[in-house]
Amino acid sequence: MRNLSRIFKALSDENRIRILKMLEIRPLCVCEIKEVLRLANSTVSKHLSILRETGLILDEKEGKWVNYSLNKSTTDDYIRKLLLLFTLWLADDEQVLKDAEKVKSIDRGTICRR
Amino acid sequence: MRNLSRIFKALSDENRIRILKMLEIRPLCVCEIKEVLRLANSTVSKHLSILRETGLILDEKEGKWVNYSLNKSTTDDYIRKLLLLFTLWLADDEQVLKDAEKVKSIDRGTICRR
DNA sequence: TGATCATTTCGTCACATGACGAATTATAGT
DNA sequence: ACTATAATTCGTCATGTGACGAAATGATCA
Repeated sequence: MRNLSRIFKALSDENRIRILKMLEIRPLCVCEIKEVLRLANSTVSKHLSILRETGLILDEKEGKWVNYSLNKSTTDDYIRKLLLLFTLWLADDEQVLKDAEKVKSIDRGTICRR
Repeated sequence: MRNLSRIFKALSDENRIRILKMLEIRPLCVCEIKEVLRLANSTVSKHLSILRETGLILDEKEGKWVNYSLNKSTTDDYIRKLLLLFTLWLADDEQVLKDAEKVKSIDRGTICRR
């Protein structure tokens, strides 16, 4: 139960929901997400660590970047079902659509050196 | 999105999860729930109002009691799917099983006059 | 009309959460 | 080795949350 409530708590923040919807498109690094959400670096990093500790996403180092991706292959039944529902939900949400546009137009190489 | 995050926030508290699992057995009033959770009256009432405002449960007056029940007939797709998942989840959770035992042994008439 | 009981509302408190900037760590490239 | 960049960690702050008891509300019953 503790586990399940932690998952719901992770999902209860709008910025974290936006992150998960963005990761449905493709893996992203902190500075790409920061660019879309318009939050401080440290804030985005914190959100990602919460999602990672909950088991919803995975992180993988790639040079100086860290790629975050949805943990679709998890063995946790709660998480697998919820990630599945998530792909069906919010598909026509205005904010989610805007975020998706941005994600598709972003180039990591140019965005991150500022 | 705001709506969905509110639902997840409602589900992110262990006491509220326990309440929902108890309501799967049968409708309950505040003092019955209080007896199982061992929380103050006002705290239980607050939890129930959060679940009600989110649309997860219904309240119906019956004399001096208020019966709370799962809102299974909701038109909200998020809530219907999540309530369905809930019935499948936590079925063998230790705490949930204990709570279920208590709920079944409780008689409103005797419990509530203390 | 009182008295009693179930519930809600209010005020308060300790603690959690989400935000930020600054400092730190780690990698890449010169 | 030095610099630049990506990310994390740390300290701080304002606000939100969950708990309680006391007071208010509403219904039943003597």
